[in-house]
Amino acid sequence: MARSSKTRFAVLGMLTLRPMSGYELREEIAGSIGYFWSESFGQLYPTLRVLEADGLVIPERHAGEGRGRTTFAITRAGRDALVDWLGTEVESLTPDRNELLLKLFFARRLAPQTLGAHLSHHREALEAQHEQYLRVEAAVAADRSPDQPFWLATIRYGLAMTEAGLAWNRATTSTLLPDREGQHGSHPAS
Amino acid sequence: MARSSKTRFAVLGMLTLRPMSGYELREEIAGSIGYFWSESFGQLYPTLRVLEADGLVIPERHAGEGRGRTTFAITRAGRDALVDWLGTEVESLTPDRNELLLKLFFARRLAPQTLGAHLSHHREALEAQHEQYLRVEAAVAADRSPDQPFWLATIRYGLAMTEAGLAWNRATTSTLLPDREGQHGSHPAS
DNA sequence: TGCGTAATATATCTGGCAGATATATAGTCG
DNA sequence: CGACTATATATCTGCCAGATATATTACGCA
Repeated sequence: MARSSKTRFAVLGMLTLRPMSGYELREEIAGSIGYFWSESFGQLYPTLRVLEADGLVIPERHAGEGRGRTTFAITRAGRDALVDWLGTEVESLTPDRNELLLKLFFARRLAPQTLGAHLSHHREALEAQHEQYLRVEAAVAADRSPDQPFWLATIRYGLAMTEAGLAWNRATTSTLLPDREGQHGSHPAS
Repeated sequence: MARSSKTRFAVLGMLTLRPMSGYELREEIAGSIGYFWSESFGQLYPTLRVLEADGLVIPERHAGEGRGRTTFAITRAGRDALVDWLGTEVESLTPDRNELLLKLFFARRLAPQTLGAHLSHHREALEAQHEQYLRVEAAVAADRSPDQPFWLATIRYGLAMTEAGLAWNRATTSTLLPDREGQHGSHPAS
């Protein structure tokens, strides 16, 4: 058995919030758990069909209102399957592939300004992410719900990782690049 | 065009160190860049054939010594292709899927001791990783080579991330779990 | 001497998954 | 009323991990 699909459970989890169409699922996932989980249409639609066949979701056809669409509601069996999976041990702390580190590992062959561009690009991406996470944190903190402490914990993971990444980026930049002008990206640091 | 294969460049990069067989490549990758990159046989052997067809590596057949094996050496064109790729912008800071966070996001439905087990498991895995990274850092720091500063930078990324993960784990555990005995894993903390 | 086991070595198959692409309709703004 | 954007569903390609299959060599141990 290869690694089993987790798309099923991401979908079931999102459908505990409310019934959604495939398109809405994609939007909601990107807008809530998007910073640590992603799903593509190529996975969502086939998965919805399988979940339907397994009786874990039921389709609800909406014809009258506007254009036709089909939302899916989670069933009792679907909730049970979700809770079962939530209790199973987290698989594989498989180290994720990191292209920046792969390039850095062989960077002796690289011109210093190119290395500087890679690091600047990384820093800018992390800074943008960090600002976004701060906004999400404020939004979650404002809205009191039974899920709130858990949602805060996940967003704080994102904050912790981006902050650590930025600190590493600063240390690495000053270690690997000789001090000089013009090593920064589009907007200068501090 | 979908995302392009980076296996090619991981292989070319490793072959700049010395000629290797498919099996050796797998071992060397796991033992050096394994904490941020992985390759499977299912990728390596087809990739080696493609690289050979493209003239980026040349096979060298070893018949006499022990059992037969084929090592691959990087060519001049292979080195050029590697350097070209090293200079291209790093693709996609795509947020990696994190199963622990997905479970945590829906953890309101989870018994506290199960949540505690997930967090303990995570902490133990990170602690083991951190110790291993410290050993790698010491080994790299001891051996002076032109690659050393770059290899140190990558291993320090691993250290920074595991340390941040451990700090988050501690904060999250004390926030989400009511204080009581028996919430720890096999060996107690401090 | 022989047996089991681990390491070396090569190869293939299944299934998960991202990203691209195709297609169509509904609402909005000018 | 035309352009553009959002909603909505679906499929295809290709990358990739993990599992599995199959030999051969080396080594420890009895």
